[in-house]
Amino acid sequence: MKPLPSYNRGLKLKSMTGPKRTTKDKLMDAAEKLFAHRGFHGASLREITAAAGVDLALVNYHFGSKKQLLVAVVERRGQVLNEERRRRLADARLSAAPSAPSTEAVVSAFLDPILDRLAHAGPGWHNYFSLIAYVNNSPEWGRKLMGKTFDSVVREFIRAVMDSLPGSAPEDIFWGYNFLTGAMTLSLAETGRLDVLSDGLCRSNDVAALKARLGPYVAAGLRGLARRSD
Amino acid sequence: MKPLPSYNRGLKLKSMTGPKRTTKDKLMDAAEKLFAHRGFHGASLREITAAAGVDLALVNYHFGSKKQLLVAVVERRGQVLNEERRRRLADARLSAAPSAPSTEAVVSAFLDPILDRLAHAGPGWHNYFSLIAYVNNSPEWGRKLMGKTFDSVVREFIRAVMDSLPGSAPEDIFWGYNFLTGAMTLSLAETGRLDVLSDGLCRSNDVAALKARLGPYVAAGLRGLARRSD
DNA sequence: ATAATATTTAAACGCGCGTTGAATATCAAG
DNA sequence: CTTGATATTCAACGCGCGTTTAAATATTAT
Repeated sequence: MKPLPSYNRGLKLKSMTGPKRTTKDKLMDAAEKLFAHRGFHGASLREITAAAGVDLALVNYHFGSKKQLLVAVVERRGQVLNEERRRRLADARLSAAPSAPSTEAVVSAFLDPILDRLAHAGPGWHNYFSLIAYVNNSPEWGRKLMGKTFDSVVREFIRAVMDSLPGSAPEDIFWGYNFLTGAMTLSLAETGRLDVLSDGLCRSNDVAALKARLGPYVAAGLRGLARRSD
Repeated sequence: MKPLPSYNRGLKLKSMTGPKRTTKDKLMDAAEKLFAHRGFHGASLREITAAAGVDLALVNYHFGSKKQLLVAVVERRGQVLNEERRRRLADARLSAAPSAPSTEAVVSAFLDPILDRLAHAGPGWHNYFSLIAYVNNSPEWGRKLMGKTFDSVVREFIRAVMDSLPGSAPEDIFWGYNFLTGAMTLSLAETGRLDVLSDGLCRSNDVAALKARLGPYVAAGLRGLARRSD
């Protein structure tokens, strides 16, 4: 039996040879978690450095400021996500060639890099996605931070969705993408509200249940929007 | 021509006779705006009371604490929303009797009280919906605050969606509701990201464009989920 | 008009915030 | 071993935070 991809709990971002976590990584890990749970202003550098087990002053030494720490945290795993999303989109294009990949295939290429890590990777990725949920919905950070890290790949995906729904109005697809990220990020936030609402029938952190439903939902929604326009 | 409902920019919550804004209302209005834009921890009582034009100490006098101010702000317009949502759902049931209202009709009864206010009401409601977007996606507040104010009406709507899609699995509808609120709240946050992504073709604050698409999208998504299960 | 109550003011409380700079430690290269 | 660069420690800075207190004022009821 072939082992599942581990998604490397230690991150392996820049060709790590040993399991030595640097101070920068420790800080980013702790910040990831605390920013995600309490927001940028709600998490103090004293909490973050204490959780990381390093000195308070090291944030400003390594990152320059609290704000730049947030930026670094968002970009660190964002680049990993971007690479895999590009790769999966290319794969989907190869599989479907010479025609364009289906809406479902494009949506999967976009969502699966997240959902698979939610399911199999360590708590670092979990916290990261929670943080993305916070940032994406924040008027203070949403446009600038998400844009800087994700826009170029997102534009590729939006174009691929358009290609998968010939005749659809571009406005409909843009709005559809917005709804897609909204549905996704609320699920990533794992607020526990779903658990209460369903009296325990559903659980916010049930990744398998999420994965089985989010793709079909947003694909059906996009098709519904496209149908409306032609 | 019949005048559109004004949604009473002044709020009319407790049978206001004159246009006198009380200190409590001034504080809630200012807090609504600042909590929405910068989050709970990012907005200080000094900013809020300055924006309201009242003394710093009045927050603790009238509300007891900063946290209880947030609770009061969420509940104030939440109760207005709940009442209208209940009314519209009852109307939809009357119109469709003796059968159950369609998924689209149920979704409209849920969304229109928000979308119509976004379109026609003053900036207070605008700020409120931004705040709801923040609260709903926050692990810190999402479950407790949203639950307290909205759960009972939300349960009614989820049941109505189930009735509109006979044979569907309850889990699918609960998840579908979660996706629905995610799509909705990201749109309410108005981060401006859509504007950038679409190079100005779409605008986050174009309520007409949102209203034309959100309902069809989530209804199609829900139908897609329900189809999956039977 | 007066007493009782409700609201507003002004000042201060202790505390934790993000950031800084100087002293110290670590460690690879000459 | 010495040197220089990089990394970490420690103590402190000024500032703004949420909250409290007591006195002053406005409002209401008798």
